[in-house]
Amino acid sequence: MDSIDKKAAIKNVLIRYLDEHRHRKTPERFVILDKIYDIEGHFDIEYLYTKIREDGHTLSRATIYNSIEVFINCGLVQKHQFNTKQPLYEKSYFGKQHDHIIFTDTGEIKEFCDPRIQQIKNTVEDIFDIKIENHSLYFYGVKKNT
Amino acid sequence: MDSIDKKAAIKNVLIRYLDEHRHRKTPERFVILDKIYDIEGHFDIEYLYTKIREDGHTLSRATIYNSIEVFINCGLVQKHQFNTKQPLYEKSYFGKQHDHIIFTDTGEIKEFCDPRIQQIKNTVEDIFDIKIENHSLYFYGVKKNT
DNA sequence: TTCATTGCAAAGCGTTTGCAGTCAC
DNA sequence: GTGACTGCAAACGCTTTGCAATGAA
Repeated sequence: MDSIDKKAAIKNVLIRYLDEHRHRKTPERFVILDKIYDIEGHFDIEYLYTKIREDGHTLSRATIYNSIEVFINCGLVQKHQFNTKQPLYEKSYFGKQHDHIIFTDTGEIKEFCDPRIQQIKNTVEDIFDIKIENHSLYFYGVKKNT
Repeated sequence: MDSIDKKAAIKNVLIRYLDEHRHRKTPERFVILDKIYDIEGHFDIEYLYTKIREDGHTLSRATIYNSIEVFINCGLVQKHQFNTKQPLYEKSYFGKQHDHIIFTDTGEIKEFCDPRIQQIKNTVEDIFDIKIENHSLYFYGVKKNT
């Protein structure tokens, strides 16, 4: 699946969600989602806003805040609270599920995957009789100076 | 070990940390730490501030912000960013290590322990050649309506 | 037509900062 | 004595809100 197919598929996820929830399919929402899916890695609202304005679109920060809330609710975007003061976001569709390591000295962030987190999730779901929709796992540490 | 012993032990952890880092042992720091260890569960700065003032101590919010930073650095307090807008804190000594489940509909928070998180931690430490000092794992979900 | 959504600017509010005064060492 | 720490209030900055205008359905 190439980049254009992916964009189309993502757009469809949004359309389906908006339809189901009787929300309007405004052009702003599609522009914002499109730009988010151009960004690799983590970003903050200001970066996204600047990027959209640079591309000649005029829309307000308020709309970005609104829209990103929608995207989080339909699973297209994830919000992270690392140890920065404001939250960072990242697209979360078609990407491999991953967790984060935060280096407490440099602020650098790395990603990793471990299947055992799924097993823990399953256990917790059984024990508490709940449905887990999402998780976040952060390790905080420093590089060994070997 | 009874409650008084625990308080004394915690105080010693702080004293050792302050000595090692050439920080001053101000009365405010001890008052704040003491109050934190009276609180069961999660709390925010405002709650802590009110509690301390109610007990007749006069100290400022700024000092609480400062002190809590110190406590986090010496492992006596943990800071959580759930899906509330401001962070919540909790004491983290003598307490069993635990992770959190956040109910996205009600906002309720539950705690659980799973030893496999330790195993993941060990693996990640080996693979990345790092020392992990801390972690946080949050599951977001809803109760099954059975 | 209707009302959800947008845009702008103002307001909100938890946190940080500046600085004078204090006190741990 | 001295400089780290405190207290107060002002400043900060990200986010939310109010409200009139817009446009999706």
